[in-house]
Amino acid sequence: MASMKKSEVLKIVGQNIKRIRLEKGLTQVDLVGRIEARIDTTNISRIEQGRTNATIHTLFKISQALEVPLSEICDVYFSKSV
Amino acid sequence: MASMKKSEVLKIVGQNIKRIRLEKGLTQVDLVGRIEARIDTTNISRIEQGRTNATIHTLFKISQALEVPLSEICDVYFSKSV
DNA sequence: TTCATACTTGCCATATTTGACAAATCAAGA
DNA sequence: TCTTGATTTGTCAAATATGGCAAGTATGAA
Repeated sequence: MASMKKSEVLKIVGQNIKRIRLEKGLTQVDLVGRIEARIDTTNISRIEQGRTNATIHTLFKISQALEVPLSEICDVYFSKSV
Repeated sequence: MASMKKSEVLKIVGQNIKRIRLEKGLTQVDLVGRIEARIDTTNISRIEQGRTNATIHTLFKISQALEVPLSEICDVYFSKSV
């Protein structure tokens, strides 16, 4: 399989975040409120939509706010490239 | 528990990458050779050392080269903050 | 319609990642 | 020692993530 496009990966990660956030009944504002270091809903929105190629540290902060392992957010379909 | 410091997260992710790469018997040069889109050993080195806060797409490319799920690279110790 | 809440989008400034190359360092052999 | 391969480090330019704020959009309730 051809390697997944960048936009696809970002989209899946964003969907993961949004899904978990909604499962927990949180708004974007709630979420950023749980994060010690500042994060703006602007960024959450862009990340959830897959418009931004977030850094691992940002995703980690989000995972902490959602109280899930970082790896859960990073659960992207995988196939051996070649 | 206080939230994990940024540098710690990056270090753990970097160690994960390095460990998996070595388990597969690959050099950094081998690794970048497996990636379609260019990546330099410069970046691999800095990411493995936790000196760089890599983006999720870069980590995804690395995960593909290592033939492991992205989530395995992102396996960072988790604890409920607060 | 009006209002409130939630989310998205546009823009800006700053910081940092990334790709690239060269040079330096390190380790293991011959 | 010398050489080779592997990794690290420095520097640079270009691209982009981030934080911040304001304005726009969407939805639903009153």
